[in-house]
Amino acid sequence: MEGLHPFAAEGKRSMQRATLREVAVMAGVHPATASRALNEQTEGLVNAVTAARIKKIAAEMGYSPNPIARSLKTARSESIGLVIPDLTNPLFPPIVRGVEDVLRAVGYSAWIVNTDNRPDVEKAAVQSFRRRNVEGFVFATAHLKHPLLDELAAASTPMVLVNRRSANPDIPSVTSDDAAGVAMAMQHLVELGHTKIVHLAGPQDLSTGLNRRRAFTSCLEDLRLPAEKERTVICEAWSEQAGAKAMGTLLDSGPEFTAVLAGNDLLALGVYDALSARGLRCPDDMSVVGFNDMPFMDKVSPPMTTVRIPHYEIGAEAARLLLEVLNDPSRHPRSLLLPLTLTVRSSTGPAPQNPATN
Amino acid sequence: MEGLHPFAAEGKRSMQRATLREVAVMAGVHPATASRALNEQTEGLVNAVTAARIKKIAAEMGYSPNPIARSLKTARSESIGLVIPDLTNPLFPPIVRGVEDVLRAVGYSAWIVNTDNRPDVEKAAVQSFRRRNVEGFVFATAHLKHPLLDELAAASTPMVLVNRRSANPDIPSVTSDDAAGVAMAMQHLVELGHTKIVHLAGPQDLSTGLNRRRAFTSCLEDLRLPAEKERTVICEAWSEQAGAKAMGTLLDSGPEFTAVLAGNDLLALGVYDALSARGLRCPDDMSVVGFNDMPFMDKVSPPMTTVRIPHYEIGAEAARLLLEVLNDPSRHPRSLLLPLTLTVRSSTGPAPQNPATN
DNA sequence: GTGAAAGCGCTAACAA
DNA sequence: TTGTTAGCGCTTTCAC
Repeated sequence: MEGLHPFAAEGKRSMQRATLREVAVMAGVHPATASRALNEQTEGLVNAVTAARIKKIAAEMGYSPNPIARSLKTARSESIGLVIPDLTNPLFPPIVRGVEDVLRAVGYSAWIVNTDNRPDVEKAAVQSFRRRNVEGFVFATAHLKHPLLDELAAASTPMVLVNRRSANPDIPSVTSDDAAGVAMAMQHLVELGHTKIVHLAGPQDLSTGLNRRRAFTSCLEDLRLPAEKERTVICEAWSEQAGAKAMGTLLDSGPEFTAVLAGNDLLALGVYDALSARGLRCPDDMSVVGFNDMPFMDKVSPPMTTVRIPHYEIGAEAARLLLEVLNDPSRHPRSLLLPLTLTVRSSTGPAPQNPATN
Repeated sequence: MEGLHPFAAEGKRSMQRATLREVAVMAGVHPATASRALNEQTEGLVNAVTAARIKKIAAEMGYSPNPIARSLKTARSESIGLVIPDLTNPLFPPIVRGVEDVLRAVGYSAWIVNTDNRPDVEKAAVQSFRRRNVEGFVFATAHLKHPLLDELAAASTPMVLVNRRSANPDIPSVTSDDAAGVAMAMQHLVELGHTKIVHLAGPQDLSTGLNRRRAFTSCLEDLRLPAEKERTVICEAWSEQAGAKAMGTLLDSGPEFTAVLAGNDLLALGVYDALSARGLRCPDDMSVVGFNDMPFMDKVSPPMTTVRIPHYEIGAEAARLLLEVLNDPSRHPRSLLLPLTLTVRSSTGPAPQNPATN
């Protein structure tokens, strides 16, 4: 704390921002009256002519209310906390933009924090946000079991989850329809003649990992495809390395298969690595489908067939939902399941007659 | 504002956070004494035994100071503003993490804003940050001429630019050594036998676009390569589309050439597009070098040879520089030029004997 | 319709 | 070494 003198040059009176009291003095009214005139909600309480005069003077003086002082008094902030696990994952920045755009339109802003997937960082960030009177939260970090979120929910903290859901049904969320996405991908593979399909599942403590795996299993049944247990491998993380490792396991000791449905694009990239490490070609020897359609998935080699989720819209809808709750706390929060589409590129092709796997 | 009741359930006394006054009462001292005991800088002013007692009680009560109240009083915030042009550009998230990590270690935090490259959004964000008493800024949005930055610099606002510099020499920055990077790339191409090289330059109102273009021109001279003016095309934006368009122009009406140095990776991706649109192969017909080594550039087809800049370190160093200035405002701010490396992948190869260009 | 007064929670000058 | 006092800038009862 010592020795910090930010904006020292602004100590000069000339640079100082006008204060409410100064506006009031100029207008010849009491600060309270000026406050009322300058606030939409209370403007009606003050004589229209006086209000107009006050507003004119305030504008001339370049007055704008001090948000710190206001926040101290009102315990509000016109801000929400946006908690992201990893900003370097290209999935999240478009979500952030969706949130920001919607909030900005109503004068709110988002305070973003990157937790690096660390619960301790998340907890500290949430604490810090609360001390700063954020009015609600958007979490992209949800685990199915997530004590911190349960705690906040129990305290009726306004919040919305994005991308991932919690097992706690009281917490509203905006996610894509994972089951539908898996079904589309499977349908596509079956139409290409694939019957021997495997799934690289993501971590099962996340709704995305769990739901996609369950949907895969259901699809196998619905489509009457071979469905032994070994058709699914659960990856340790949503990472390329984990995907490569899991794919290696399947190639070594899994069943015969001609297509892979990866739990997300990063895992699918790992599949690419495992394939080229063994001299297998995609899609000739093996078809691969990803999930998310992250930026640049059209540029990788081969361009990846993947389930496209509406990143930006997820963020935007989450912000809208949150604003609804803030405007009417009695409102029962809804969860939204957004539709997704299959983007077909060249990582999927006709099933080979002679599978490269044993 | 109306109707917002955040954390309504926390109105309950039991959930309320302890206040300084409450701690003071429990400890049987005046709030001012408690304040002194609880602040590192002033702890020495208070009797060691009393101080210990106060701290113990504060801990038991779970006391933590209200940052809003503190900020209102002190006009500080332990926060800085971090201004990013576009978070969906993979170049920036690692920089953000560098900044955050360094700040977090000293108890500071960064308030991130995405300007979408819009000066109005940037201006509003800066205003908003200042009203919230940020102690300084990190800007990733700098233009060579940038009135807003000049204004802040004139007011001695602590700030550091990242990735891009300003023409204003008073503003410290942390950037990579663009000229050195260009030289490395050119050296590499020449070693592969290329002599006919062109440059896709970025916007010339940005230091990155300008410096890389100038370095390219110097390299042509130094290496005694053909150096007509048409060897450089200036792109309208750092985007794939702009790169494709510029490359099209060169292929249609430019000089004979066998290699392209792109101003950044996005432009280089546009070059890929233009090449495949004309049935040209990379690197057989044309070598391509990018700049930045954004995430996934090892995954595109062909994997891209590109100049790697130390994204994370740029952010981290910027935060360190800013903290230095905050701790000692009299300190003359330095600018840092970080070294970079060439990452050779398969988008560059031996110069073809018969150039595909006219 | 307007003013007076109080106070959000904290820190800093001054006194004792 | 500690307490007193004042105030950061704003909003919000309560009077009038």
